[in-house]
Amino acid sequence: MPKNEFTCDCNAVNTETVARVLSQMPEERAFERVAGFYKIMSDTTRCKLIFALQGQEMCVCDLANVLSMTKSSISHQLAKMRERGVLKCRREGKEVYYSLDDGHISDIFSITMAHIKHKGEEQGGENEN
Amino acid sequence: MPKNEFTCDCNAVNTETVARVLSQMPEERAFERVAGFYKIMSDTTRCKLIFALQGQEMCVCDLANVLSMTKSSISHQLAKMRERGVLKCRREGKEVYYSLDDGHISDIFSITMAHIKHKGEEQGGENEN
DNA sequence: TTGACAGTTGAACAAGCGTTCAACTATAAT
DNA sequence: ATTATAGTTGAACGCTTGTTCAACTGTCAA
Repeated sequence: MPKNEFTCDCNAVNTETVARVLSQMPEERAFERVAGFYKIMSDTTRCKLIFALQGQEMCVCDLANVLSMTKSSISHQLAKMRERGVLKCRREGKEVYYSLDDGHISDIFSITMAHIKHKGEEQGGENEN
Repeated sequence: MPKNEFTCDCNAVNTETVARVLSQMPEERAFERVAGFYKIMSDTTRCKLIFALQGQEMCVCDLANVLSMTKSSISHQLAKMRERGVLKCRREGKEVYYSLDDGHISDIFSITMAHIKHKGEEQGGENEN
C-alpha cells in the first residue's frame, strides 16, 4: 500500500470543516489498530468461535465439532486470534483449551449482536462470504 | 464457500459442552450479519470515513482531502458503506454530502476506539494492511 | 453549447485471506 | 517402541477486496 501523501485529486469545498476534522484525526496507527480489531471479528468462523467461547474454555476438537469444520481450519483461525490477543490457551494432556483473553471482546461482541438483532431483517447483508 | 455439513474430522471430547453450545448457537444468518457488520469497519480507509463523519456531514471532495486519497477510491468505499446502511447521502448542487445513517455505528466505533486506547501499545497489530 | 468540476462506475490488477492438504509435533496408552 | 489421537504448520488454491485508471453522468456557470 503506497498510501501517498498527495494522491488527492481535488480541492476542498468546505475548507474549515476539512481543517477541523484534519486536526482531530488520530494518527494512522490508531486506525490500524481499530481496523485490525474489527478485521479479526469480520469472519463468520471467528465470530462463531467467539460466541462458543463465551462462557467456557473449549478444546480445538470440540470447537471443530461445534462448527462442523476441520481441526486444521479451526486451528489456523485460533492461532490468528491468539496472535491478536483475543484468545489465550493452555494445554491439558493431549487437548489445548482456548478461552477469551479480553473482556472487551465479549462486551463489544454482545453489543453488536444486540444491535444486529435490533436492526432485524430489514436489509441484512447479501454478500458477506 | 462449500461449508459442508460434516467436514469435522474428529470426535468431541466434552460431549456435554459441545451439545450445550450447539443448542445455544444462533442461526448461520445471524453470524453473517455480525461478521458483515464488522467487515465494513475492518478497513482503515472506512474507519477514517466513519471518524470524519462523526459530527457532521461531508462531501466526497472534502473526504478525499481529509484522507489524502482520490475521489474515486473514496467514492467506491462510500458506496459500499451506503449499501450496507452505514451511511446515507444527499445531493446539494454539485456536491454529494454523506453522513452516518446509524447511531449504533458511531456508538460501537467510539467504544472500540476507547478499548483500543485502553489496551495501549502493549502489542498492537503488526500485519493489518 | 461549452467547459469545468463533483461524483460514479466497471474493468483490471495486485494483495490479502480462508480452507484444504499433507506432513509434522506432542501427549498418552498399550 | 508403537500406535492413536490432539493439535500445529506451511504451501497451494481460489475467492475476495482495495485501489487505480479511464470513461462516464450530473450540475453549474459563462
